Amino acid sequence: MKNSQHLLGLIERIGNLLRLEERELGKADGLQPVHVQVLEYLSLCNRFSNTPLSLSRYLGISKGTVSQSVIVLENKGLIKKVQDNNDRRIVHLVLSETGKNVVKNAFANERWSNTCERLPAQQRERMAEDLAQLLLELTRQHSMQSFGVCRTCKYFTYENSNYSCALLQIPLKASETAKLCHEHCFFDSKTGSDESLSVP
Amino acid sequence: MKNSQHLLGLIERIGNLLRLEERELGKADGLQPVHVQVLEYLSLCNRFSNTPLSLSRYLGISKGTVSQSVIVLENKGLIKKVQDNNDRRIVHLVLSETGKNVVKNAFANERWSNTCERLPAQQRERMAEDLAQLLLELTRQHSMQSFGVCRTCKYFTYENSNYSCALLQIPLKASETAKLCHEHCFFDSKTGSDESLSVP
DNA sequence: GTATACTGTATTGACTCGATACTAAAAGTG
DNA sequence: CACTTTTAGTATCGAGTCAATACAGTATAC
Repeated sequence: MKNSQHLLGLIERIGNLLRLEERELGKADGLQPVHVQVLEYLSLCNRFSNTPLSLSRYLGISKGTVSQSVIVLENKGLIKKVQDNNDRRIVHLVLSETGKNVVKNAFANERWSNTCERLPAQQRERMAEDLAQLLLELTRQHSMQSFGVCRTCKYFTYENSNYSCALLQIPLKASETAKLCHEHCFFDSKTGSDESLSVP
Repeated sequence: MKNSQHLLGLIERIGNLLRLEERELGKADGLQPVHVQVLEYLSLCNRFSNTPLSLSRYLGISKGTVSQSVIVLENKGLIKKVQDNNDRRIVHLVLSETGKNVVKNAFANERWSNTCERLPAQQRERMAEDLAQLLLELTRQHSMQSFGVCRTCKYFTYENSNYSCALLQIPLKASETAKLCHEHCFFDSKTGSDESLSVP
């Protein structure tokens, strides 16, 4: 038990420092930490997960709040709203060229990359795996979507050199298979059943 | 590089979920996530680190902001301010009984402990070590204090069954050696020199 | 003793955030 | 088909965080 408190404190503190970095990074463009996170997410998500709703689920904030952040980013010309062709309720958020540059700079965060470089590659790898599993369990506890990389999903299929999603029954571009999907569902028996994740 | 982005995303997301939990936990008492973090910190720090300034450094927010949070918590009767006897500029923040109970409930967070329990003890241990090292490097990059547990500090000494701090030249109670100290300095040669940490 | 550094407070304005109520589109139901 | 229900997103509001600035009181250096 004491162990888990310690772990909580560590992650919380690292998270706080990261938010501090985001604040500094966004300062030049007049952006708040949340805005930086939104841009980062949009650079990683696919055509199904680049909506305000997915964003709110991913960031753990209400959709009303997301709506406001989106307006700010749109006014600054960093993102654009594109209405969905099939479902006209849905809006897709896409990064503009300016937006892409801002994300690029944010990811090129010196402090963070310096920090990572000072840790052995093997350790980084291990941490990423451990944390990914922790996150998966945590999202299960919250009954939330897991937002994994498409390629690692149990519905991801590869046949005749064509990628496709078995859940949505649609073909995928090669570049999309490395993006975050909001319907993601790990193919991993050792972590237990997947009944908590929404599957039609 | 891509590796470090992935790691960043993981920690950020876990941090977001934790803040979401804090929001829920604090809701019953009308507390904001920050307030919960303040209470958590105060339950872990020693008599040198329970000041507004240490708090602001630990949480990565300005001391003005801390001052306001402190007022809120004081009005709610969760903490009390105690002036230092030697240095009358300094204020010590101590948890009231009510405050201690709130922290206890916060730490007893079901979702988090469930999550931790589902991971092997060995993995938790490993993660804690890895993350501690990451945090240490990160604080170095930020030229910040490391806020470690007193007992693990290079200035911590144990002689004739008495604990003491070699930096401040004062005796320590046994219970204090398990608390967070703001002058903390790891005794760890493999992670490089300690010149970035402030030592008189 | 005076200048300087340090700890904490007060105030202000920009902004986040959740809550609520709302519109519009889709999907389900008879 | 009309109808209800569900879903995606928006608008508005008030509470509250947060940094910035200016400030008061105390300690330390010289």
